[in-house]
Amino acid sequence: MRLVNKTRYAILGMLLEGPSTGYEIKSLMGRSTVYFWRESDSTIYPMLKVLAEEGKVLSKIVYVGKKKKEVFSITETGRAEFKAWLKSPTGSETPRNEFLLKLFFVTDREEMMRLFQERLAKAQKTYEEYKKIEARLENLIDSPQRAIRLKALRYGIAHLALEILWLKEE
Amino acid sequence: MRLVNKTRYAILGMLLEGPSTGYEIKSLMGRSTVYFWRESDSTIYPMLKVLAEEGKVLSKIVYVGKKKKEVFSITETGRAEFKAWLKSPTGSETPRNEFLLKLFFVTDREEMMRLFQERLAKAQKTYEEYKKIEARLENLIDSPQRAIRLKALRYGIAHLALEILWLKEE
DNA sequence: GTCTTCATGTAAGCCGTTACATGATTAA
DNA sequence: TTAATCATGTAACGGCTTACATGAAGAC
Repeated sequence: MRLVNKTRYAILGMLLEGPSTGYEIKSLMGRSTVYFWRESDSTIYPMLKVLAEEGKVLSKIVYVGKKKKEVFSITETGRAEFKAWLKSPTGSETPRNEFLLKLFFVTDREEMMRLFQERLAKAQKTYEEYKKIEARLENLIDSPQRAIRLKALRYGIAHLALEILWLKEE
Repeated sequence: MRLVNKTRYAILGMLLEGPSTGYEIKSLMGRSTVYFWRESDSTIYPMLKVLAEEGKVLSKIVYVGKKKKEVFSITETGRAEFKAWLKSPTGSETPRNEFLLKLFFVTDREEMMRLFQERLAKAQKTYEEYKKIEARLENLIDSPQRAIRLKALRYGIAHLALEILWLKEE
């Protein structure tokens, strides 16, 4: 089976709620999906071009003062493609966890403890960040979206809490 | 920072316990690290060649009857490189979780439930597999390696149990 | 006899990252 | 006036997957 580029769906998804520039999509991802979906700097713009050629998005040049912006909006074709992806079976990602790989090869206790410490520090940091996002989300007005995202977030928080416990219990 | 190929460490790690052919390494990974580290079919052999050129492994042709095998063993240089990797800070993998990306964009409850069902089926299957591996591991004689692997496995099992609960509670 | 497993690769091509580039506007 | 943010990309390179290939040995 051909490997498909999923960047397109992330972008189309971001455009569902309204038109946006490449830059806005990029920064929106940086504020929302970073923890489970990250795009490199250079992927968004070329993909928007491709999507425009395919008729999945419409491009419109807008001037804000002298500043030029290219605003993209999703088309019906784009919406259809997005929905098809949502409905399609979710491919399992290739498992690649360097931490576990290291752990697998470790033989002495000291090295193991060092690995745990390193991992623990990261997990705790992420945990703090998640809790902050949770607080922000809780302050928004209620909506189906908010409920779903809050639920997903708490799932992430529960996972992290479990991991922290596991790492500490030695 | 340059992206490094970690396939080499997985291979060197597999050679720590003794010489092996490319095929054996491949099938060993299929039986042990699959759940957190998977290599595609075609990566092992070329990497073994590279490692041999670098002096990290030694190659030896062995005949079993008429059948030719190339058996590789790790050298001191190889061992040193492996240890350096173990000690080096673990890079965080790029987060790409298609399930969560879909969930993020979902607005209606029905679609959400469908996503959950799909995920649940997979999680339960993996859970069963982990439990089988756990049973096998428990029957081995005790060793530091066994203890570490059992611990790592149970961490995976706990994560899965949590996920299953989360998916069921709707 | 045929299927599975052992055993070892090559080639094409997408995917994705890092580094490199450029220039305007606005806040401090 | 200087730094951060807005805004948009190109180029090079390496990573990784899929598909394609081949052939022997042993099991059933």
